[in-house]
Amino acid sequence: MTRRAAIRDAATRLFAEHGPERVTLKQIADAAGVSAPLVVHHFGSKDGLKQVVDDHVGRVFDDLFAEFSEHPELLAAPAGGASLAELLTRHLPPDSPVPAYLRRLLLSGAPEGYRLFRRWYELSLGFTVAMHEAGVLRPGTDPVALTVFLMADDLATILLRDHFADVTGVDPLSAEGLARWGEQALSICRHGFLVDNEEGTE
Amino acid sequence: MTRRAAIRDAATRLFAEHGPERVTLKQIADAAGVSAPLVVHHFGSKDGLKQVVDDHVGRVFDDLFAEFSEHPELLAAPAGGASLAELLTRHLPPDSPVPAYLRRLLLSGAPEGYRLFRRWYELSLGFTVAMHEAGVLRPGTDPVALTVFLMADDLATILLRDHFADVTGVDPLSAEGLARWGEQALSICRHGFLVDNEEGTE
DNA sequence: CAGGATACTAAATGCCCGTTCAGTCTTCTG
DNA sequence: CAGAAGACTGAACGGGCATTTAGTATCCTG
Repeated sequence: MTRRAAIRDAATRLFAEHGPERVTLKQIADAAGVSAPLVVHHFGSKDGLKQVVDDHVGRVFDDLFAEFSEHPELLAAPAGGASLAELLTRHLPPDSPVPAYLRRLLLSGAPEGYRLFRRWYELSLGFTVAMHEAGVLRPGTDPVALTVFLMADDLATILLRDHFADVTGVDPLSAEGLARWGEQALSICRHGFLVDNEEGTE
Repeated sequence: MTRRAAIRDAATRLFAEHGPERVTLKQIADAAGVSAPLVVHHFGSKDGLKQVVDDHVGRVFDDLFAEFSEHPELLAAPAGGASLAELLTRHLPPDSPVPAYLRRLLLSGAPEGYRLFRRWYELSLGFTVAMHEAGVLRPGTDPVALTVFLMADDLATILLRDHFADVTGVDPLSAEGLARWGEQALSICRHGFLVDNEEGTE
């Protein structure tokens, strides 16, 4: 691996973990085994590096989305709804900094974050619309509203993973969590969770 | 309002908007109409100020949760599920920095963020369990899994509000968004969204 | 009203950190 | 193999920022 790539990767991990503001060029350089000025030499400035990392992470998702567009069966897996979060977790090594970086990207207001979210949305919407046209959805379902609903749930699992793990004792993206979660989610997708109080009166 | 409180409020707004790392004491002081050293005089250090703001925002939520615990009917509103996000939005002035601050609190890994999440979870779980015991939930529903499901959706609406607004053109926490959203959500709570393919075979 | 505490400020301090400089080493290219 | 271009480093620089200092005004309290 080229030194340039080593710097980029070290920065990705450190940015994801502590946020770019808290990370110094020296820390990045040390983690990559180089000197601080070399970082500037390769990326122009700290800001330049940040942008390169943003783009790079964006590209990881592009690849994931592209792969999924070509092989939608990857997803049709356990749960009824489209869980890109699950797919992402399976796709990346367990210690990947990408999920944590995604958090920052979505919540920092960075342009790459908005681009990424939009692509995610369009992919999800396409999937929902396809289900709609295939007649798998209950009549009267609004595909846009449903997409928002499903995406919110999906992304929250990534964004709040640590909190859910802390509170329930189960990492929602571990095998155990996915099982327990997926079963319930599928049931909700099919029937909802409320007793249908109109059944008796109709 | 005491100057101390003015500083605290200015800091809350600026921290929420740009993140504590990007905000200087001078900016806070200017926004509050005081000098920078006065901030140190009242809060010891920038870090001290950050902690006070964390606690203060935490207390806002404590109050909200307490009020809700005493008057659960506040919530039983439109949607079937418990939308604390909606309640929060109604409760705060439209330009309140609290929702944006909540984002940072939950995603920065700050201890106050974990405390806050836990209280939110316990409140939600209590509500779900109550529904369970009242027999409103479909048999076989796991209250914990359901709580996780509902909270994820609820919190994502706050955390990703800007992104959803950007992509759909509708702020999900505006009156229009809540209407469109709530209707769909209620339907999902009742029946799910998938055509029940077991109906025909059973 | 004395005088101590507290609120407050302008100016000074010192550190951290991104960046630049000057120079060496390595690697291509003709 | 010459010699130019790029990779790379240690040392210096300079700006920004939190914090300290020293001193003034304001407010309590007896």
